[in-house]
Amino acid sequence: MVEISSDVIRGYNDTMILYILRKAPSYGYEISKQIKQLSDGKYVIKETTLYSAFTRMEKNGYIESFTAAPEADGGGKRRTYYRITGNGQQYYKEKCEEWNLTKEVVEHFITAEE
Amino acid sequence: MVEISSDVIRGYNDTMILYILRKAPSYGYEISKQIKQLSDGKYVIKETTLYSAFTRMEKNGYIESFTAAPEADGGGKRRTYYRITGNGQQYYKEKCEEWNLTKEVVEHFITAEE
DNA sequence: CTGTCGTACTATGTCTGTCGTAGTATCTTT
DNA sequence: AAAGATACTACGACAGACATAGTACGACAG
Repeated sequence: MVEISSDVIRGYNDTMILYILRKAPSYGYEISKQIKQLSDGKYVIKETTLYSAFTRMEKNGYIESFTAAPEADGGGKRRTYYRITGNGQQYYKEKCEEWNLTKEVVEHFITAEE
Repeated sequence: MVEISSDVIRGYNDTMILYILRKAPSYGYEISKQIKQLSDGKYVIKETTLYSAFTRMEKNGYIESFTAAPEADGGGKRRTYYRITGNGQQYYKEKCEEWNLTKEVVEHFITAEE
């Protein structure tokens, strides 16, 4: 069975996370579930990969964190939410362009299965 | 200007090299020129990346090396040529399948530029 | 015959994203 | 009360890509 290797997806985990944060702020567990769902179960991000992406992207100014309770009522444990910044929006767009270019290049070296 | 980052292409340098070797045995400098040409000048593989890929792939049994003179007449400096093995062919095919899957997944997270 | 350019490598060490492993702690359900 | 889902943090290891540097041969110009 074909699996997605980390070497390939490397550099696009951030993009996937930002894609989700563009719609609304979210937090770790929720994002990982959405990635799995959006990829039709074909890709599941590792926990450590996800959380280290948060740290890195916050340091780079692509996302911002804040803590909030699960519901608006303040009940339950507070979670760390992330929202995308203006720089993050810009970065996301650049990664999309880069993806399109990369795809074009790589496909010159891919042979359709016979 | 959009550039291909190493994190994206990572894991597909090997595939590009194998694509070229599937046609005929070749050597470092020639392969790097072909990669540049086939990608319409959009991607230029770094020398160290190329040669370390050779070492790795030979160790993994995907390619075999032999030395030969530039022309059949034996004149000039001998070069290290590489040819793809059966395992290499297999590996190449798997990487093509993996690419197709990866592409499908990533594109769920890419927004068309407006 | 000397210097420069293109060719053809090798060596070494660094960087970065990913991931394995492990541990903590709260909340929900049984 | 125990189990399972949720929500993280810490630490270390790994591998591919790359920067830098150096070697060496051949061709060709001046």
